[in-house]
Amino acid sequence: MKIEKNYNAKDTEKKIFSLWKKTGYFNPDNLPKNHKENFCIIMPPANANDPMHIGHAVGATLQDIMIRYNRMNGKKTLWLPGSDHAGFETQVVYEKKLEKQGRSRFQMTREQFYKEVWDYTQKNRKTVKKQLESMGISADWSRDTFTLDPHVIKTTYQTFKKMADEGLIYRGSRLVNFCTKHKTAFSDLEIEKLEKTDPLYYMKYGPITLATVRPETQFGDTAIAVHPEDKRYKKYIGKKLKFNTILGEKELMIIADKFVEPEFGTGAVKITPAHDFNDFEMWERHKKEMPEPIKTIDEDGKMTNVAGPYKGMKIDEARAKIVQEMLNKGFIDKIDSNYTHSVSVCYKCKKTIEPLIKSQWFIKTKPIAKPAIDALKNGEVEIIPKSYSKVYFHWLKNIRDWNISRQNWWGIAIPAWQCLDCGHWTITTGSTPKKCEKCDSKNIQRDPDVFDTWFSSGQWPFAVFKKKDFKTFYPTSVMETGYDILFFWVIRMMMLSLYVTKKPPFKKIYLHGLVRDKDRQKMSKSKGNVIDPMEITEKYGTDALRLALIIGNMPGKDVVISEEKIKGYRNFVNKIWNVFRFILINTEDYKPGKIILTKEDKQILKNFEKKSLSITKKIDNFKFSQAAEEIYHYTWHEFADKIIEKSKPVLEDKKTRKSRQYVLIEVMKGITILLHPFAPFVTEKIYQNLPIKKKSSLMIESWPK
RNA sequence: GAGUCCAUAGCUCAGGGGUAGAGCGUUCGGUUCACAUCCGAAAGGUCGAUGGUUCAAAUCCAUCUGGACUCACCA
Repeated sequence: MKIEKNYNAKDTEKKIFSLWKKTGYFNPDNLPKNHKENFCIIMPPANANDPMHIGHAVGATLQDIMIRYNRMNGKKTLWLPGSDHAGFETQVVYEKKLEKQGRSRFQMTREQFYKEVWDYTQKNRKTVKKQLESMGISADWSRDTFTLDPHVIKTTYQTFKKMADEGLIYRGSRLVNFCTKHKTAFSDLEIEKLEKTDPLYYMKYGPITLATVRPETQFGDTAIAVHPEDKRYKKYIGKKLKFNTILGEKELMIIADKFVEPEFGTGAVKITPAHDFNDFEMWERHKKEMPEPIKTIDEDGKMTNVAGPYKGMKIDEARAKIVQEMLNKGFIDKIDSNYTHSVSVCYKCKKTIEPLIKSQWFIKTKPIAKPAIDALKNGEVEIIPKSYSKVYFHWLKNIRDWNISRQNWWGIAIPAWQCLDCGHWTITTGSTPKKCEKCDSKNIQRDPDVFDTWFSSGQWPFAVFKKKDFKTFYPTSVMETGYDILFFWVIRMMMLSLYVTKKPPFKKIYLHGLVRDKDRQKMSKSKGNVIDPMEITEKYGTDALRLALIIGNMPGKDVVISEEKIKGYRNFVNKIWNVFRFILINTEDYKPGKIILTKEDKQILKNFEKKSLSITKKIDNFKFSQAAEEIYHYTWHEFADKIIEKSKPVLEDKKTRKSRQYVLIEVMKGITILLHPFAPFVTEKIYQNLPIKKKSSLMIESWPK
């Protein structure tokens, strides 16, 4: 074989990957019979709305390391890939595309839109699959699953029905976070808080003055609240107060609630249950004393007809006009223009979230949160790094009910039909009911909403499996994902999996960090600092990229990647290549057979054994960065710099030549094994060309014990 | 407002009760050698501050400072 001076990653990788594919070992069913104990990782399904980015590459590499390591340890190893329809996310991406073409989903039928997005996601899935393969990942694509595959949807429906039957899901007209641009409600997780400075208006409601940033919601006021002990207002509590407003005379009940802070503003608050979360809760506490909430703002972010002359105006416009009118009429006492507070905004478009009362499906989360707390507490599940356990507990202990209705088109349609005669909701596991299950009326209508994507992806660890695999591989071994979706996804998987299967979906949760550039900036297209993994593999090779992504990457911490770093590991890969080349050139006459090892050679092997034990221990403890670093250091600065340098005269001597040849080959082989999970391509290539007894692939070579 | 994490060499980070570590970078010297995607050598840190525990603290504890992040119902 002719070996080039410099390692050619591009050519090698193609050939090696097709060799792997030919072995079929990505599929656990094809592994040799001695692979018994199961090991399974479910790949977090990549959003099917965009090609792969560097973040995917980090996760994929970490998972591939665990997969390859466990496969080499004789486990029946499954890495199950998938892709996510990513409901709202994808809808937003696709709507942007439509916008560029001068189109809009509102000019299309729902079916048309769905079909177009479907085709778009299927195309993306293929691209991402190809890209992941070029990262050298050893996932079993024969089990590739889409979050909209029939068996996944079926499971989602079964869970929804089960939860509804067991009283864990309710239909409620409650205040929800609503984005007037995207025209959908969100859960508490999908909103962001932004610090804003807004004028704080001191409005005169007859004898009481109160402070508000939203004077335009005054038409929806249904009470005024004060602290029960506030001397200034005690005399009004429980009484109705009549006063003038810009729309004429109005009457409000003065209620007492400890929520009101006497020190803030004037110590009196206007209560607008239809447009403020606190006020809504206040109404829930004081239902007897207060009328029904009054809707002042609609789904388009415009004033409703209770706003009289302001009806149809956008909020900002109405506010300005209302303030002007109040000033004219002397209803404003003063304006504090330096008031800063945090405002909820849509995490996508950053527009202010309007709290609106909407009829939606909610999950009672407290009962399903408890088992998730217990599972971590009693050690059934472990989070790496441990520090995230605290965050996990804190979030679950303060969890609120989860709104799972989304007013989107792209997603899993909710299997609920409302009777137009009696109002009853009939829930099925997917099939369309013929009539209302309560009053037998045929006059029923399907809920137009879809599920929050996280409701179905929260079921992914069990929904993804077909029956036989579920039995074999559930619960899975490790969930490896970014810390940024701990609440969105990981905790939901814990809750829903425990609820449905009674078992935690995985034993370990490994959280990796975000990828940042050399100035510690988040990578984003708009900043122009993204590193495209595909460009990098093309230029420096996949192994170099993988090493750069892993070394210096600690669980739960962000990882800094730069082209220089990748270049450094490209050099390392080339170094190994040349170590191999040296050995090959110097073992052309080598014939296996009886060998008497020199004392020195025995020592080299012994030292290497120690090294490999230490590296194994690090991998077992999920210290991938340190493990890789240790192999790097041994290979370069011990094996190449010292052992090989000293071998030159040893190889010259007939008496010691064969012993040293044997040792060099053995250690080289050992290095390819230890390094294979991290840099699979170059190690396989070397393994295939070493003068040793070998298996069909390094993938199933046994890990040193 | 609450919580979590972090602070060690120019940079990115390991380590962790008992002579301060790696990679990259820098400086100097080296190509007939497997590799210039290389080799050899060197410089560079009172381990954020203060106090405490200890025979001994960069390491454990407390407080502080600075930074990152997360959660949160002050109109």
